[in-house]
Amino acid sequence: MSRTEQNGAGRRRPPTIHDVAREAGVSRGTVSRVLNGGHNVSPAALDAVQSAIHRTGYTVNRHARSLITGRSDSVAFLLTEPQERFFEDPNFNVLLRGCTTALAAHDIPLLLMIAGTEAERRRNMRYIAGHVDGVLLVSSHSGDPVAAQLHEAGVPLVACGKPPGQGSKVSYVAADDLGGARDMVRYLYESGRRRIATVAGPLDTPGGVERLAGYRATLAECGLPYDEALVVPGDYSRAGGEAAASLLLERAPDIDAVFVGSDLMAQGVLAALERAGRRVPQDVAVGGFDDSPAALAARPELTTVRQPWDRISSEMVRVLLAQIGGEDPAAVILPTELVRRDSA
Amino acid sequence: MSRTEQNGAGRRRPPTIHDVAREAGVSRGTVSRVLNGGHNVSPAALDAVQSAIHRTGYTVNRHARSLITGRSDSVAFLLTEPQERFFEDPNFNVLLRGCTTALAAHDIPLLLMIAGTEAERRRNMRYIAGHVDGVLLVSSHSGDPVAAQLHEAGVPLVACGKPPGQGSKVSYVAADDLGGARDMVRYLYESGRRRIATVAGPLDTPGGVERLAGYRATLAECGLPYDEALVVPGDYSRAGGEAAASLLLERAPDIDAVFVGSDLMAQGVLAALERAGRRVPQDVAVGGFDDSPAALAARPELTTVRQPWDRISSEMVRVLLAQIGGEDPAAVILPTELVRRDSA
DNA sequence: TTCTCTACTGTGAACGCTCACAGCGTGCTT
DNA sequence: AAGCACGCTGTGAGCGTTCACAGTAGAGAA
Repeated sequence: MSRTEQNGAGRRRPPTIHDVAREAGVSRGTVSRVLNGGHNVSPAALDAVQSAIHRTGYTVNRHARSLITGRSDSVAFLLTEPQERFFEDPNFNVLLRGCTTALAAHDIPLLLMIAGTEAERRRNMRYIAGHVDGVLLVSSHSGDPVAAQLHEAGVPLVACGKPPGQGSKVSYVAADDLGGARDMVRYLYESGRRRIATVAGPLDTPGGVERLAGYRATLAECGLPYDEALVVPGDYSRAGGEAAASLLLERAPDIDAVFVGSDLMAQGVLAALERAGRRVPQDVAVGGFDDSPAALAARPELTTVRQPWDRISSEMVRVLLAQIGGEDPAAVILPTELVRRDSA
Repeated sequence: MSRTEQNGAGRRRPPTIHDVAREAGVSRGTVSRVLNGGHNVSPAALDAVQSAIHRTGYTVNRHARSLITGRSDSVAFLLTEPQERFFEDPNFNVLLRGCTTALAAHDIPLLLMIAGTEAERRRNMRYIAGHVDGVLLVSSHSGDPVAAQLHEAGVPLVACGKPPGQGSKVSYVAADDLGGARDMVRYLYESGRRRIATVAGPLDTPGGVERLAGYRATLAECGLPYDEALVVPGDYSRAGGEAAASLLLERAPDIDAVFVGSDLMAQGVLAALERAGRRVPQDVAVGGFDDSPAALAARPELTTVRQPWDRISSEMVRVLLAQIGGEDPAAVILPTELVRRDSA
């Protein structure tokens, strides 16, 4: 059966650029030019090609294109969380969705990759090199070699949150953790709290470190002493927050406020306070961080610091595409916002 | 500069099958055979090729392969939720992660696609046809034409939850909603509850319908009357659950149990009960559905019906790959499990 | 008028791979 | 001894696209 006859029965072979060219009465080259911006194409030809594309229902074969251009026109969203903590975190959804839709606007599909185990990490790295134009990296822990490796391999890359120890060589987009923490602690101070404790994020994550730094700096600004007994690091999980708060209550029963490094941990803190018979916010004020859905689910609803996740995701995509287009790496820091609810 | 010299400066051109062939002292064909299962290859050649692959760091160029095979060796995870409700739902994370890792085990990347708007839907459909081997479809609402369209287009497809009105033509994997609802309602009955209300899921979703059916059937089995005043449909959101419970309390203040169609709605129900001064579970028992993280976040922790999300995702992938491999569509229904906590 | 420049168009080659085929030698059957 | 089958191997063709190049026509300048 010849090729042109092969359209009566069975699944029709999808139309190629040749079919469009024939239909429009022009050559492959002209069709290709139309497909790639339409420069140096006469209005008549442009018109003919566009209507031919419409009539045939032609879609470019990306594999063929990628084979010759070397680009894949796709981007990986790489998640490297050993404990897959991020998946417990509702923020993740927002970020992932934001990146997906921002990329979709450019007709770029998002490949989701999860590197939980070492084997997965290797598999993903092998795939990324050569099959993807760039990487949106979500990985909080320092000691994670993946950012360095990707940068080394020359893969365009933008991280969510400042990757530790990468100098200024890799792009990242982050919320203003330090400023957000400062706003919250100052707010607690101005509400009259004087024994302000903190449950920090993991200290091997930039968010954990920066928010703690903001806490400490604001204490100093307010003339409050920095008391190590009031500082407990958590692990961004609900259970971690609960444990941290218990420890805190034991070490310093007189605290009247807790600044918690994430809303999820704050949920745990609330649970521990409730168990200890402390009323929130009357006895102890609790301030969270993230403004994730968890903040609304908490009882009482959490006063917290909003991270602009929608902007973070769109900026990540913007910076990545710019970098793929040849621009230099960039760092973007976005402002946070204090959200007042019932817990402080 | 000739091709073979082009390795001193700049980014090295990735090795091709030719390079491997030369390195191993065999032909392209033999390397290709090794790459595709190693049939009809002598042990010596197999060995030489494998070590050459290792030495050169060769990775197959999937674009070139796809161009000729017509397969893409990738799968789309398509989310069609107008309100993007699913993204609020923690179950989503588990499902998405499960699918990603199950596919990764087969070296198949997952493309995440979100069809919120009509334009996005069209874009995704255009991409899917021809660029993806199959689709994992997450779409709860009936009236959603996407399942029918994909099936029509001959794209291998497996839905999460039974797609309404598709006959037995499209594959799906679902939890045993009816059985799960039955277990919960029977449990409430056996704990002595006699005025058992329900906040159902949306009645244009299979889950909503089936769970309501299970509720109704069990009432009959237990000899309890079916009272329409005790049935309020919700929308799977926390706020919807809260509103539904308020309505319920108004219509029937004497209820002593509520079976809620999702954990997220159950959170809302708990909030409404608390506001109304009802103690849970003393005055009113609350049973959820899903066993999502929301169940643990609720106060009191929710007694609920566990959906086996990890198995759902792995079954979805299994069925999809089988179908891509030529097998017929299949329906898989997985058992649920009653999880007793504090709310009932 | 002639020349040059520009806008537009068509053509061959290549991207890296798989598939079908043909060519071998070896071991078995007849 | 001839025939045949089978395991293994190399080779040419082609997948659908872009890119570089060459070629054409028409407009404007000399």
